[in-house]
Amino acid sequence: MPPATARSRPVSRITAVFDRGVVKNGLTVMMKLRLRGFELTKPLLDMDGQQRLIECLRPVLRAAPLFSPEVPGGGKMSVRMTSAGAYGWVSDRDGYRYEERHPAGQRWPEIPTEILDIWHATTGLERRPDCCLINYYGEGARMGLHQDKDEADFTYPVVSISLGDDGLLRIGNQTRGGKTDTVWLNSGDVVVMGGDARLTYHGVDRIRFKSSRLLPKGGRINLTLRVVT
DNA sequence: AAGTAGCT
DNA sequence: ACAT
Repeated sequence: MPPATARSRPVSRITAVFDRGVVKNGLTVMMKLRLRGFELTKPLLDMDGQQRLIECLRPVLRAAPLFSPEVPGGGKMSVRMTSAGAYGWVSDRDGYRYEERHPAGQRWPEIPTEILDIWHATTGLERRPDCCLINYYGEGARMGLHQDKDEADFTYPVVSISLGDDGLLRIGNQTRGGKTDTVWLNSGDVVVMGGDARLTYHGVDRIRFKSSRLLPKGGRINLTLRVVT
């Protein structure tokens, strides 16, 4: 790997660290940003990498179909989801938790190697994630501000991979309320939520439906990798 | 509330 | 702010 060159400059509340170099398997880091503690790599995945991920997700979605979870208040999420790995994240009227099985009863499929490679390349950790949550945002789907806090050990980061249509990420604070920032996430972007940003509130305000041609039917897929136990 | 409604 |  050629040595990466880096420089920094402040952009409003964003600190941008430009970093070029091959990480793994031909995946190239073009740019790294820091936004309210979130490390954003734009884009980690080139078109071939994005297409490879979509292809490796196909059998996963066949084995573990997307479902629309309910939330404790009785509402229904507009995002459809499923998981891969030893644990999958589920929600129903009783609350949020990790389960070893899909709501239909089968074990979750394995996390594809291509996805694990991105985890290891962006975190540098030997430990594998237990869960790859697969969120599908169709037209009009949103997700309110929340923390990822159903895991046992917050010293492990969360890695989020965007595929398909653009999504507007809102980034808040460690507690509800206060000022927030937004940033558009594009296909191939990877966000690492770690360190002080591990419990930062975040959500997705809206999707630019059919802004990408990666998914012919439109929509955004977000892969969220987490160590659960 | 990882939900929605509604107001500023 | 609401309320399963």
